Amino acid sequence: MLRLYNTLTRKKEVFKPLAGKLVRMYVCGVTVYDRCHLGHARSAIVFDLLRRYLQFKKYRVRYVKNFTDVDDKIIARAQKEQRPWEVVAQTYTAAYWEDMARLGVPPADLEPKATEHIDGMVALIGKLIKKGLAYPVEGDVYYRVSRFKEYGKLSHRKLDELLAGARVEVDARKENPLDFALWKASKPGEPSWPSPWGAGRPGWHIECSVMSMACLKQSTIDIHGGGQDLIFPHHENEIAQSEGATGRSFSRFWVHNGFVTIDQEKMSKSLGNFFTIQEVFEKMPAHLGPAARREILRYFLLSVHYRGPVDFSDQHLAQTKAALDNYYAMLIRFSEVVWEQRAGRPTAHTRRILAILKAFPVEFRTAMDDDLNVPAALALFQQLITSANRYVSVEGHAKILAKIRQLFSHFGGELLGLFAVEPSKWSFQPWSFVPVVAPAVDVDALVKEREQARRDKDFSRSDQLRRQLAAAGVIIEDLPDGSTRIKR
RNA sequence: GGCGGCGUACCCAAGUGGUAAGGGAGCAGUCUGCAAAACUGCGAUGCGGCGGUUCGAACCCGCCCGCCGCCUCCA
Repeated sequence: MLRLYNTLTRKKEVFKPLAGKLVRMYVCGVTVYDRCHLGHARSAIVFDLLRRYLQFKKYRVRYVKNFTDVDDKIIARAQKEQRPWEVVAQTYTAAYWEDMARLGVPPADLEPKATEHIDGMVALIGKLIKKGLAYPVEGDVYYRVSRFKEYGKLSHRKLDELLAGARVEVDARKENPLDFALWKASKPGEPSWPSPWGAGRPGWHIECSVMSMACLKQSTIDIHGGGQDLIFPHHENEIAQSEGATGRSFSRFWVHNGFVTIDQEKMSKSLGNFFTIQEVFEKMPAHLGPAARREILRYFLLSVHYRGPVDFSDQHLAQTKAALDNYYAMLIRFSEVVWEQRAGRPTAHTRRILAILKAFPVEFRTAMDDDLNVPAALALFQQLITSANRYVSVEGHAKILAKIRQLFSHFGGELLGLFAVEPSKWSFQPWSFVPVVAPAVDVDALVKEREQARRDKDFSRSDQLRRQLAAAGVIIEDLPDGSTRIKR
């Protein structure tokens, strides 16, 4: 039974979709005016994980993630770059997909764009006006916040509390400073669509109300997600718009992920303390390939519970890599096991590992069912690595090794998107290792020569060869039987 | 000013009433020509501080200290 924290009730609640096994889920995507940063990466990974876990629980998930492709920031960017706003939107939409591919986040089932749903927005705004929940002023339309008695229920604030600290610009045309724009009259050169209130463009919040109901074909959806910074005003306003218009509950669960921070401060454009996904991939050490970089970043972002802040730093990425080294080192040991299957009663070692393997899925589910406790799940994988290493140092039933691999690929791979690097592509070099551009050495020949030197007890030659290999980025470990393990 | 969150070992991080998961770093041991790996053991009598409730608290309550977030665009 999955329990999810619901921002609306501030409690973990048992998740059950409205309609049988079908889950309707909508997540606020990005405004395409710039490259995505790590905060967007985290959100994308977290909700993709929620989707995967729901599917794992045999739910049929209808996952919608939108693009905001008309917005003040896009217009500003277009003006700055002297390009049409559509081109700016297209450029960063493409960049978004590129970043998601880097992260290993597949597309949602539907990825609607705001500009594809203008008609629906105009219709919804008309409905709100008719109900007295919105009013037009000089080509703009504002939501009449005071008329929606539940305004503030998501962010758990009352209207007067919001007003007290309001830093909103005073606009004499608005009845209440907290009234927000549903429709904005467009100035010349700005994106514009016809409407009963004149040519204009939609406000930010209306698109999500319209697209979630349209794409999910239901006025009440199961899960609505996004970053914590969207709780107010964005999601609060979505509720006001949707519930005001339909009279029905808009979303049953509100799920919000925590921030990525730098020196404990929220990563944000305004502070300028952000790293784009692209930058992070590029600044990782040169000896790591793209798949390893993806895995390190994913593991790092998943190593903290999704609602808490994750503090980004190089040191933390290095620690993450060290944790992943354990997994790939285990695989190397697996590949060295030569063990003849023996008949007879299972030994104590076999029974022990079998018990651990049997318990694993149960423990994994228990962790994930508790509001997606990924850090606890990752601890299980680490424990499994230790158990496997212990087992493999004594025995090595092929079936058991296969079962262990299968647990990693099923739970860690398909669900968490980890443990997916081609083992030979994993670099065991320390984070700070700088690949030498030295002439390529014949590794096999040097290793063979070293093995011979060791047999001849010529240890100074042996150590010299080890240094030579190390300089070429080859780590060698001597095994009990005299052979050599090569790691790169 | 209002509202909310957080503070767990050197670093990262689970745990939210029953006596401190896991990873990194470190130290010691087994093994080893050496080294590494792997395994084993050590490591917070303690969970920001002070009180309180309780048979029992990191987990509940109160006060204090520190950090952060939201109240404006933001994943």
